[in-house]
Amino acid sequence: MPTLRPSDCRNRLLAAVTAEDFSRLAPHLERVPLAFRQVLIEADRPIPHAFFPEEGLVSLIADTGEGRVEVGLTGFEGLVGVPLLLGTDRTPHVALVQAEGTALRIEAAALGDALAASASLRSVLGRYVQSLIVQVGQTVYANTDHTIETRLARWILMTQDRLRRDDLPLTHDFMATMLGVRRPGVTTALHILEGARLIQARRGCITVLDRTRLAECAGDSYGPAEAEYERLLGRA
Amino acid sequence: MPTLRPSDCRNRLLAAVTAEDFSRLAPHLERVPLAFRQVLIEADRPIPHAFFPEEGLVSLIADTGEGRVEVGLTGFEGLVGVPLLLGTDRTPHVALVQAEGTALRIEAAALGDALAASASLRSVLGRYVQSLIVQVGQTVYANTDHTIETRLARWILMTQDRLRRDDLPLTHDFMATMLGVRRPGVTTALHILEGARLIQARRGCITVLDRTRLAECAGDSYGPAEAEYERLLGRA
DNA sequence: CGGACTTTGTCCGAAACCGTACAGGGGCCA
DNA sequence: TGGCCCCTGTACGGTTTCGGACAAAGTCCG
Repeated sequence: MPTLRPSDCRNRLLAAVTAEDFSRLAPHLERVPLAFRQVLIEADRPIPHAFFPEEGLVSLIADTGEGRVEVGLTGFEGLVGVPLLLGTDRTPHVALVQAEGTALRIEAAALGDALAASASLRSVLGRYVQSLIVQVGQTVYANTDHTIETRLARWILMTQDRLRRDDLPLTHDFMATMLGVRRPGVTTALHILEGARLIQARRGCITVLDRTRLAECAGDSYGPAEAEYERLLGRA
Repeated sequence: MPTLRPSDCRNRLLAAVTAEDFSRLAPHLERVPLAFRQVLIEADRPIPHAFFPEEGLVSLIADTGEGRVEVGLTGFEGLVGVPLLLGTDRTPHVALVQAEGTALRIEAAALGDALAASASLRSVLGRYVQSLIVQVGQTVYANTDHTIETRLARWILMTQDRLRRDDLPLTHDFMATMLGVRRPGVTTALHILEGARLIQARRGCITVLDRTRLAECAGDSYGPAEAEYERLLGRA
């Protein structure tokens, strides 16, 4: 297999890494498909690989036996397998593919070696962890203080950011699970957003019509986490 | 100032660090008081110090202008200033002292030097970050799926873990802000817990009477984060 | 002791959301 | 074409929580 070049991969973290760090990682990167509903990380089991997604969407889910709630979302801007950066090989959170795509994966040991060898790599990936913490914090805020309609607007925006399309393959039932609400609650909230011409809903598909006003609808639940990411990893 | 010895400090992370790492940090550690309502970290401003609390309680708050919600809690088991571990000098989250105490603080630059020099130190502090992420994830779960009563039980337990006493200096208004609910909602929920003899409430003070049943009341919102901490940093 | 302030207890109508159930519609496959 | 399954729309009563207001009780300090 020819060694990957930076221009060959479409993950923003890998693009932000120095040339030297990239060359350290590249021999170990393997492009793999992400299948819908594939579990990339199981709860409390050794994490064999970290994934740098290029296309698709991955949810981080707190699954405490009874309820399941999404706590974070990762796409081509991030990395799945954060515990590997933090000195452990497992986590109670689950990583689940929500929209198919591809990722560059690397074995845990190879990632660990690269991290041990490079402070600049630790810095880039550490900054991503910081932006993820802020994202989870915003999820706390949204789920605590906001209506389903608002939270749905935030979630659609975050999904669109990561899928880079206007048509999002999402069912009501699926969104309800992610937001931790009833399915009919999602149906009603979508009707409101649709009535305001912010989105258009078809069976299994949401189309974003007016991103700007959708962001207004999401209020301050959307924005801080995205700003933090751009501050830490933007234009790199 | 005589250099600190490990036995002189009562922070669990400092206790978990190797002797060599400790000797790297010790010359830079300075014991400071934590005053009630003191702001240790301001939103989006350079973080001058990291703090290893020994006594007292510090909240991590997502403060997006409008609403404020607590996303995490740190005491003698942790570290305030996580962004400094992750390659940045600021964060949109606020760190606010909720119960007075003391902490060992270290300048950002000195901490950065120690981290750059020691993989084992990075591992210990990184594992704390992992446990913090799980804690914030549990906060998402609790605030999404549970009643005020349940969330209050979780919050009292977490506070007691960190203050190591049965009498907790807490007003209803204060707890309401932390949980992101109305103050009368807290009053009502406390009455329920008090009626079940799990706690006793006096003006400005909550006394835990039955920790075991309080944990049952908190359900699965309490536990996973604490288990993750013990797995990663316990008996060290 | 008396006054000011903080904290706690209680109440009201209104809104959001829940759990559950069921009917209609779209798409897929035999 | 017919049958089946998944997705969507809608309904209903019940619970939780909200937003706001006000009164009672405790604490502090002059």
